Formats: sequence, structure tokens, C-alpha cells
Amino acid sequence: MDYNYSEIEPKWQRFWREQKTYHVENNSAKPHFYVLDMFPYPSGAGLHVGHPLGYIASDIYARYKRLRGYNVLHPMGYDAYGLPAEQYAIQTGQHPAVTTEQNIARYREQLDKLGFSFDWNREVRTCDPKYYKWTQWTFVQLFNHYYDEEQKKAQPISELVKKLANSQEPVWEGKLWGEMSEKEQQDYLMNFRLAYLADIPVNWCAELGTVLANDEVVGGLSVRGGYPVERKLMRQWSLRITAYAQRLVDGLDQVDWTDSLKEIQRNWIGRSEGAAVWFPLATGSGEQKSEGDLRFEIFTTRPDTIFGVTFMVLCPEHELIEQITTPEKKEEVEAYVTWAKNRSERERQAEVKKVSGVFTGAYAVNPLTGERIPIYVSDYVLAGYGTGAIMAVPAHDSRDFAFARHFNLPIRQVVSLEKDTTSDPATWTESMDAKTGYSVNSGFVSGMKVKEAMAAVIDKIEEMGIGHRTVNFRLRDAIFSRQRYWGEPFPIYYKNNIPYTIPEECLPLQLPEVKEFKPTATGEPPLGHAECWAWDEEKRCVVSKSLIDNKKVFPLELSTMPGFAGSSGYYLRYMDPTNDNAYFGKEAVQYWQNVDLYVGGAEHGTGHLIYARFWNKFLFDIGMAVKDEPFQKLVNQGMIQGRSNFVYRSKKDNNLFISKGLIKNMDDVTKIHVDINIVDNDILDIDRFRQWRPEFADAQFELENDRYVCGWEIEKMSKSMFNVQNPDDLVARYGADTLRMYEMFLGPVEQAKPWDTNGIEGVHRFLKKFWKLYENVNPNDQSAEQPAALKVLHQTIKKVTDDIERFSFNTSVSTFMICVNELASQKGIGRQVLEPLTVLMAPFAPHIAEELWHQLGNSSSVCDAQWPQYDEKYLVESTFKYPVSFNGKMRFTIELPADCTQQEATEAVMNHAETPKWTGGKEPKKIIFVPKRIINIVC
RNA sequence: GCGGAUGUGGCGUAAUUGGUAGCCGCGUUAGACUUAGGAUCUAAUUCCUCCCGGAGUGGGGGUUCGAGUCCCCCCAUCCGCACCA
Repeated sequence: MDYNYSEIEPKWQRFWREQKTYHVENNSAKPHFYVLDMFPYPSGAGLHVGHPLGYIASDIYARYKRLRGYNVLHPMGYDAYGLPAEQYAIQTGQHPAVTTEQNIARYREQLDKLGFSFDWNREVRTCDPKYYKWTQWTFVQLFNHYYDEEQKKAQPISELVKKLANSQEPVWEGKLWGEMSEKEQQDYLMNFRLAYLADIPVNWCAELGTVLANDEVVGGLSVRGGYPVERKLMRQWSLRITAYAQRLVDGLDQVDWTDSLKEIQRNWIGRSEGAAVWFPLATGSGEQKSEGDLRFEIFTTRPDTIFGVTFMVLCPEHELIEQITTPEKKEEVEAYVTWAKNRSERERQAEVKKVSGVFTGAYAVNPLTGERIPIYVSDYVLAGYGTGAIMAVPAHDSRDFAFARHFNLPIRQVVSLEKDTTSDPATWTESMDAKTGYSVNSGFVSGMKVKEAMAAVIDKIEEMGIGHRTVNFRLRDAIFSRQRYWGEPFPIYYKNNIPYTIPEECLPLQLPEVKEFKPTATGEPPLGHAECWAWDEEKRCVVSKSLIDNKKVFPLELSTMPGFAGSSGYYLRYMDPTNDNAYFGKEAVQYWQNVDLYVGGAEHGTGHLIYARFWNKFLFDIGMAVKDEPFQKLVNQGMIQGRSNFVYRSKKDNNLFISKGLIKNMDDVTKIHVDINIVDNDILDIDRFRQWRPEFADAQFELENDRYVCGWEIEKMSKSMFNVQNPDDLVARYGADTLRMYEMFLGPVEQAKPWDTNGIEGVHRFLKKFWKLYENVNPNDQSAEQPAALKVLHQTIKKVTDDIERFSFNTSVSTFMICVNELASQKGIGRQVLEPLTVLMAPFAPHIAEELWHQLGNSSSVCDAQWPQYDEKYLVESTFKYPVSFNGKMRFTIELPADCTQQEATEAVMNHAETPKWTGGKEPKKIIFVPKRIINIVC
């Protein structure tokens, strides 16, 4: 019987489904293990070919862990809210829920064909009200908590209110807490809530009609669609993720992620230590030197250079500008500020090198030297970082240097590589930014090393009471509102313009139906179209907008939550997906703890993986999650690129296609993308090519060796380049097991690689050979196995076990190939070899393993088998062939007992006939002997 | 600019972590079996070579009896951040 994958694969998929083979319980005497994939966004294009790579790897690991006796949680679900479904809805009028449902069905079909061991009973969908109830619930908790800097954890906002109410200190504008109005109190609390509403500069994308988070904008363009994004001040919901910045940095030390991904997160969080310093404003103009009442705060990472400050710079948004600008400079400054504010983010980023700015006419006083220093406004200082104001040290900061050169401002050296030496900065071509060397021209810190000077200056500043040590983060709060339809509604209504949360027991607040998915005529988000979208505080339910009376019926929030809302806690929900009373039950989370292994793309490094860690830390603080970090080990699968094929059409004859090897000059031909499905190993299927497009129906060919050879290139995988490889096609052609093993064989999982089906035949051939091994075995034959076969088996067990533990699946596949090649040439292979081998193969090629497992006479699933142990006794060799080198150069081999000693080896080598030839008959200086490795003769 | 990674045959890759570089697969070449082959099997396949050997893991240097692997300096490619004070 031949290896008929198309028959056995559906058969066993059905078997697993019926037997509930992958059903997982939340309790077991077995040790627990949680293997998670990043759940996909179900796009209309079907399963992305990059996805199976990670899913196969995690499936192998999950199956392996199961065979090793673990209770393995390996769930799957859908990140079902998102922009594409909504964009599609705007174009076609199709409800996003409908298209999403269709796409999910298609994804499920594709996933099922690959034989994954997901427990589908635990499926979650972010757009399911039963799921997003808990997304909304978490939002309410965030709203009702603040971050206690002393305890370094989230605390109920009621605790803060208690503290404020008991305090004898005025809270706000000289008023005690009790004297403040409800509006004043609520506005004040907004400064502390972990989910808060505030006027903040946002990334506004007019084309998408929504604001975007920082990680959703790259180079001034939206990640989705690539539309321009502008900076705009808007009233938006945000998550105070910055409160957790330090913990997000610290937590990276506890997890088993790659250094590069940890580094990406560290850079994104951007922690920098330095000092905050108050600079007083000089009063009067001209030569007067007295200090005024006004002062402003700057942040610097180089307090040691404070003696080199020659000017100050404020960002164009700085609140002090209006106050300090002198009358004669007013017009100029206003013009500059207006210009800077209207500049789009894209323009600003494109013209980073261009220096611009304006003098305010005002001066500040250097608190350490008493010097008067001019204050400028420039957009190279950003409003969102530090205090939006800097002390400029042109000698030791490249941006200040460029600014100083442009405006002809003095440059003063205060750091030198060598002690007590200086050079004239006028001769410099660039600033000296490095934090090395010694302070010079710097008063009491002169002569100190940079590090010492930093500490000394901060000490001095603190002593003078004009500043302090501080830490700044690049990370910004996460903007949480989207002016879109297809997302979780905020459980928020507005009473007197003050936001209130919907009571927890009334959740979920279901997404209403709307007539249109576009913004309303008045520019409100799509939820503005919803007729039934007001909150009745008394009846505690959603009612018609027409009932709004501002006494008991109030308007509901019109924005929805962003994509990352639903994906930030889904891994916890899998632990207990049907719980209607809690996000997830206490016992469930106590049992599973956190994700042991998370597999997914590194492109989520600054988005999902930060938000999820924040989300988890918050849930940890409020006693829900039991681990501070959600993902213990993380493996990033590499990105899959496309491999495009080309045909070459002659420019002289538009109907003639020339095989690649026959082209003399590339200028004579036009390169045309050709569908990779009609190309096999770069050989074009001519008949199918003629059918492919009407214009190629009677194409003529110049062939080499009777074949048309196509060109190829690595490009982004895209429909327009005809290089999208659909997993279903490959499953139909070779079977899921071949595809699974081939994807692993391609190279290390972590490595980015082009998708290339050349070579899949080799893996398919291997599976056919593997199948054949079982053909002549009588399952009842208990005759003794050949030692050679057992040796191969045990080598394979050892190697494959090691490889899986190291997540090195490409080498496991090679190991299987060697094993099968060797066994194929041997006689006397029976159950004793084939049974363990079947189990070894089960994680990689589950269908064929299951079939053969049953052919060997087993009635239960191979998934319930036990991972075989290797026995050292089959691996030890009685003799070992030592390579003998002479001064490091390999010369000959000598066979010695495996357990031979240095002395025995030395004697054997010295007595060997070849040795004198290389030593010239002389006594060698030294003989290096490494057991089971090498013998080296040194002369 | 800053940070991270990678560089090995025609191609994807491997190398017991400092011990015979090129396993396994693709491709290629030759042969066998076949009416046929895009099936199957066998063999060869890093490069140069006067067939004695020699060179060789991006380039150069170093440590070592011995380096793809460790150290230093370059070069190239990819990724992340980017006026972050």
C-alpha cells in the first residue's frame, strides 16, 4: 500500500476530534505546561503563510510535552476586532461581524487541515460579548485604580480619595478635598486613574478617521494603509502605562526572551537617568543680572556639563513662551510657533537635519555660575519628553552644536578626554558627546571624571534645592480611544460632562447596530449613528438617545477601544474561557500560572508584547493574575518573505518568452511576474502558463534542455507579485505532514527566510520511505532486533530529544532522514524499533504517525503514548576512530578502545607506523589527547 | 546617529559549543530499471591541481598544539529606534 496522505489525514483528524484527544482539563496530577501562539487576525486573504511556521513549531513542542507526561494547555482563538473588516464594511456595506465570521470559518478550515493539537473548546474571539465583557471589565478596573508610587503597585482610587479627604493640606487651588465640587474632584482624580480622559497630542489619521497609538505609526504614516498622520490635540482615553515603565524594564530580567527583543523593548521604554534642574529667569533686559520669580524646569542626562550651558531651548508648545517673550520679539516668536505647530509630523521628521528656531529675547540664569543665558524656541526640543525644555551644551551635544553653529552662539568645552587639556571649540567639526574623560572649565568639578562630576553636580543641585536626581522614560501613555465602529465600546457614560463607568454587573455593554460605518455628518465616530445608545442610570440599561434628559439618561461614549485591548489579556482567558462570573477563575490561574512558551513574530515587540505585559502587571496588582510577567519564554518566528518567479518576454517579439539561461542581455527582455503555482523548481509549466492569461494563450518559447527556466527573486509576499503560497495548495499536493516537516526543515524557526518550495519533494520522499519501513513488519513478530537498528534508534531518540528542547526542529528533521536512510538498508526491524520511532515522529507528522501506530496494532492514540528514553548501552562504542593531527594538521586516524587512557593512546600513536613520517623520527614535545575527540602530536 | 543581529558550496542549511568544516535536503552530473519519466534506485558533487598535493567558513590581525566557534580592527547585509536632551 502506498502512502496515501489524502486518505489518512482526514481520517485521523476526525478520530482526534471524536476522541477529544486534545481536550484539556484544568486539573491533573501531571505537571502543567502552557504553550501559546499569538492568535491571528482573521483577514480576508486567508491564513498568512508566515503563521503556520510558528503554529507548527509550537504544536510540535506542545505534542512533545504531552508525550513527556505534561498536561498541556495549547489553545487558539481570533483577534477579531480590527480595521480591515471595518474598511471593507465601509466599501461594501457588509457588516464586519459577517465578514469576520466568514474569515474565521476559513481560518478554522485551514488550521484544521494542518493537524494542530489545539483544544478548540477553549477558543476565544475578541469580538464575542462573552469575551469583551472582560476587556471592558478590565478597563473599569483601570479607571478605578491609580498607581501608588510608594508601594509600586496599583491601588483602588477610593484609597486615594480617602487619603485626600483626610488630608489637612489643600488639594487643588487652595481648596481642601471636601470643599471641591464633584466636577473638580473628578477632574483631579483623572490625573491619577490608570485609564484616564485627557486632552493630549495624538496621532490623528484623517484618512482612517481615527487616532492611532505610537506603535501604529511609523515615519509619520499609519502602519495600516500607510496614510499620513498629523499631531493634534484631542480629548482621548489613555492608559497610564508610563506608571509601569520601571517595572516593565525590570521585568525583562526575569523572562527568557531573546536579547534582541528585550533590547527592542528597553529602547522603546527608553529609560534614562539624569537630573531635573530649575533655571530661574533673569529679570529686566540688557546687562541686569537679578533673578526673577519665574523659573522653568529642564531635564538633562548630563548634569556634569552644566558649566558649559550657553543657551536654553524651549519647545514651541512650552507654556512659558508667551510670558517671557520680550515685546520686540513677540511677532517673530509667534510666527515661529505657529509655523512649527502646523508642520506635519512627516515634514518634521523628514527635515530633522534642518536647524530652525528663534530667540525669545529673554534670558535665564545659570544657577551654578550666575551667568545670563539666552532662551530660544526650537522644535528640535520635543513637548512630549522630559519637561519640553533643555539646557543646551553645544560642545557636548550634537544637536545643540548644530544649533549653536547656525545661530552663532558660543561653544564652551567642559569635558576633555585628557585631564586639564582643552582645545578651541571653534576648530571642532562636531561635538564631543561621549560620556568619557574629565571635566574642565567647570568650577568645583574640574578635574573629576565625567561620572564623578555627574554625581557631584547633582549633589550640589539637591543641596541648593534647585533640582534633583530623576529618571525619564521615552515611553508615552497608550492612547486608548479609536473613532471607529468595529471594537469594544467603552463602558462609559457622561453625566455633566464627567465620565462614569457602567456598573460591573451590567457588563458587557454590547456594541450597537449602526446604519453606517462612517463618521457622522457632525464628525462624530460611527457609534454616533447608533439610535439606541444612551445610558439610563436608574433602569441600568441602554436606551434610546432620544430619552437623554441629563437627569437619569445620559450619552454613552462614542469611541471604541483599539485592537490591543482585546489581545492584551486573551492568554489568561484561555485558562477558563467559559467563566461568566470572572475574567478567569482563581483555581484556573493558580493551576496554569502563566504562559510557559509563547511563539509569535517579533513585529509585536513594541505593541502587543508591551501592552500585554502592562495589562498582566495590573491584573497581578489587583490580585487576579498570579505572575507578574505573562510570558516566561518567548520564541520569535522569523518573517517569511516571498519568492517570486519571472518569465522573460522578448522586446522584439511580444509573443516570445526566452528561458533564463539563454538571455544574453537583460535589456532585450521584459521581466514579468509569473504565478508561482505554475512553476515547479523554477521550471515553468508551459501548458498551464498558456491557460493562465488569455494574452499568453499562444505564447512561444525559447527553451534550454527542453525546459523553460524561470528567474526568481526574494520579495515581500503579495498578491500582486503572484508569490503567495497558500498552505492549502501544498496540503492538497503533499499532505499536511509533509508541509509541517518541510516548514521545519527550512531552517531555524527564529530566522527570517524566504518561502521556497524547492526541496519540499525531498521531505515528501522521506515520508514515503518512512512509510515503507513499516510495510514488511509483522506486528506480532517478537523476534530480537538487530543491534545496528537499535543503535540507530537510540541515537535518534537522543538527538531528537535534545533538538526539541533546543527548539531546533530543522536538525530534528535531518536526524529523522538519516535514521530512515539507515534503517531502510537494514534487515530485522521490528516493533521494538518502529514503535518508539513512531512516537518520536508523532509531534512532527502526527497523521502518518497515528496511522502507523495503529498499523502496529495499537488501538489508542499515539498522542497518549510515552516519549521513549534512550539507553546509553546502545550508544557506547567499544572502539573509537581518533583523528590524529600533527601540529594541528590532520594526518591519519587510529582506532583505539573507546575508554582508552592518555597513556595508552600516547603509546599506540607513538608505535603507529605513520607517526615517524610526521615527527621525522624525533620525540614529540607533547601529545594532546582529548577522549573521544582527537589526538594531536606537537613537535 | 544609537542599539541588536547575521555573514559557511550553485541554493536552504549542519558542525557534539575550541577538536577530521560542509551532515541532511534541493539542484546538478553519470549510470541502472523502464514504452515513457517531473517515478524509483546507485554513485559523484567546496574550489584549484601537473592528481603530488594545496587553498578554504565576508576581509585583516591575535590567543591556542588546534579557531566557523574566543578576542581586536575593518567590510557588507538585515532588523529595531531615531532631534528622547
